[in-house]
Amino acid sequence: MPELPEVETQVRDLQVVVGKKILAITSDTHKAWKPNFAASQQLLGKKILSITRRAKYLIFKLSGEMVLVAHFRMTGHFLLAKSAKPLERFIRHSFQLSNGVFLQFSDIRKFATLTVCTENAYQKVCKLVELGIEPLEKSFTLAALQQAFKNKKGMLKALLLNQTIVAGIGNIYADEICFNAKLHPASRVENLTQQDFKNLHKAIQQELRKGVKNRGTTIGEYVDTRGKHGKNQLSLRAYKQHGKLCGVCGKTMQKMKISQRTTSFCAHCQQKR
DNA sequence: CGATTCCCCTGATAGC
DNA sequence: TGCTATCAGGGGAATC
Repeated sequence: MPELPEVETQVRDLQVVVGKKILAITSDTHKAWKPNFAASQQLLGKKILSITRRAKYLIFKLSGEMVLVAHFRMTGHFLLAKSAKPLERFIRHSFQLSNGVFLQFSDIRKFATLTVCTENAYQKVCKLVELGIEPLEKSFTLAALQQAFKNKKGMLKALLLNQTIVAGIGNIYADEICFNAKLHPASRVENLTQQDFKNLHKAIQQELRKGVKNRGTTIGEYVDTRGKHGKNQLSLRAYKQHGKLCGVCGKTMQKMKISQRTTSFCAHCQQKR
């Protein structure tokens, strides 16, 4: 599923369409459009001024003070096509651009959203203002992480998935981060030591940077804008590894549910706090 | 107000 | 083989 590294990979690839105009939009899944499909028509004739990312949100700034905010949820991704012909089976939306490129949006489970907004309202409407720290920004220091976790209680993994604390981490990278930091995902955050926070801070940066470098994790359907798989799934050490042997100690990996999410970990290497 | 549960949706997989 | 049941999961809404 697209998390920070996957969305970042898409954003980087999509820079080739900055400066192009949106000439037409087709969609067979009107429900994805917020506030409604009719709003999509406001984007016609608009020029793409920039494409950026905040957490797992992809933000198109357009001329006329318009903004399109895309969220991939589970299975969404953009594809750059040279014609209107769908590159994949589950293309739900297609944007015809002024350079002849068709920006296609694939989304098997129809969970993704496309929000049409104005420049001065999008941060509030899409709840970007409620998001936590960007973990790959310079502002993500050890002190900033500790400040964000201050007065928080609960299981470590549940907090890592909470977008209002640290933004952009999903189920895959949360498991990888806990494994990297040698922390049990069910550890109570109020029990973490200074050394634990150091390890956690380092693990968050290492795992997300590795994900970006590998152009994302392909489990199921995620691909980049050219339809190519990421490489990060080839070096996962925890996510979906339950039942397999731990790469560090050789013991069998366990699984449990945390925050409604399947969580894999090594009970030997990852001690509970 | 915070924490938990439900829900959206459909392909893959397991079980019979 | 083919059917049904279960699972996966981000985040918003409803509920506790």
